[in-house]
Amino acid sequence: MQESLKSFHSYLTHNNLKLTKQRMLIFKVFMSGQDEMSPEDLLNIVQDVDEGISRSTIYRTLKHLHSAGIARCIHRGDGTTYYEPMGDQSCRMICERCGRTIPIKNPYFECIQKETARQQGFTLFRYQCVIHGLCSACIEQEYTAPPGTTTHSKQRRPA
Amino acid sequence: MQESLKSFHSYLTHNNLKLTKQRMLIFKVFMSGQDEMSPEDLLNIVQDVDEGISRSTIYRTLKHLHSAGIARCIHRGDGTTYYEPMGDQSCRMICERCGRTIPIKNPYFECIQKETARQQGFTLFRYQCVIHGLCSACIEQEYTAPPGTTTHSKQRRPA
DNA sequence: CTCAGTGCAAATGATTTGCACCAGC
DNA sequence: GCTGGTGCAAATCATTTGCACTGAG
Repeated sequence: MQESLKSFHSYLTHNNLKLTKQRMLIFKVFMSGQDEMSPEDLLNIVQDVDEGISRSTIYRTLKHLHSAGIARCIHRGDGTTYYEPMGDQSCRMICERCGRTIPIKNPYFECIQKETARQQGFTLFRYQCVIHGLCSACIEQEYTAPPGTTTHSKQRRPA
Repeated sequence: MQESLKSFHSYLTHNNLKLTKQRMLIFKVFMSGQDEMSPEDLLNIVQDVDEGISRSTIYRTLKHLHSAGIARCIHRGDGTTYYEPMGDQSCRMICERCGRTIPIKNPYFECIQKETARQQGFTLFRYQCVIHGLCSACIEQEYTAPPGTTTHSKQRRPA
């Protein structure tokens, strides 16, 4: 958190941006979140503290957090976007149908990613690896019903 | 193509769906495309053949192609969605900033993915692996200018 | 004191949907 | 002929933007 705050501050300074109380609050709330969250989620929590903060400011600030390398951003298949603090698990599997997320722990995976990136001349300053597939529950249903027809599909954030 | 057509037909049959001339045309155009394409791209090509086909039908059909396991779908960071036929390279790196795409060829990579998926109880019927990062060109600019300020950023489909 | 930041409301752009007519099986 | 398919226009939903005012450096 201290480290990230430093990055944020440095980013702002280098880009002629100001550290407003809104940005500070959003930063703090974002960093203390355990899970990935949508701009809307973040807005709700932030507004519990300061009623006046607008959705636009959330969006604008999230972009800065992302540019500063503090936030990772996750585009779900259903058009929603989630953000989470950088640092922890950066690889995951996502079921294309139900949205279930499973973090990947295989240590070889990371090494190979980095090495592959290097080989391709792709400097991996920060990264995120996502394997899109179908989870077992969804596979069972794949040829049983068209998408959107089942209770299992379309759920966004399974518990 | 023959194989895919069979899958498509089987999918339709199993789901009580009909093989209309619109679906057939969209299927053919989609399968003969070399590159990934957006619904809009597809619409344009399809309309060169049949003026009357609507955007809605393109979207509806693409969903079916995806459900049938024929189309892979790629969500870009800028909110656009692209589709491409399944089969060829399934791993790639994408620059989060400029959208540049680099296919990954490392053979170990695929093996590890499959194995990891298996270990996590994630049956990988079909998959797609994406590493999001920053390409070297964008890294140079990362602390030089905020996002959206440079000519390099925001480009969607670099040549 | 100046330039960037903010809230608000309106704009945008991708995707979806309701509906009345049309066409596979 | 019944059921699902289609085009169209209107609706949605996430995200962005123009603008006049406010506040950080």
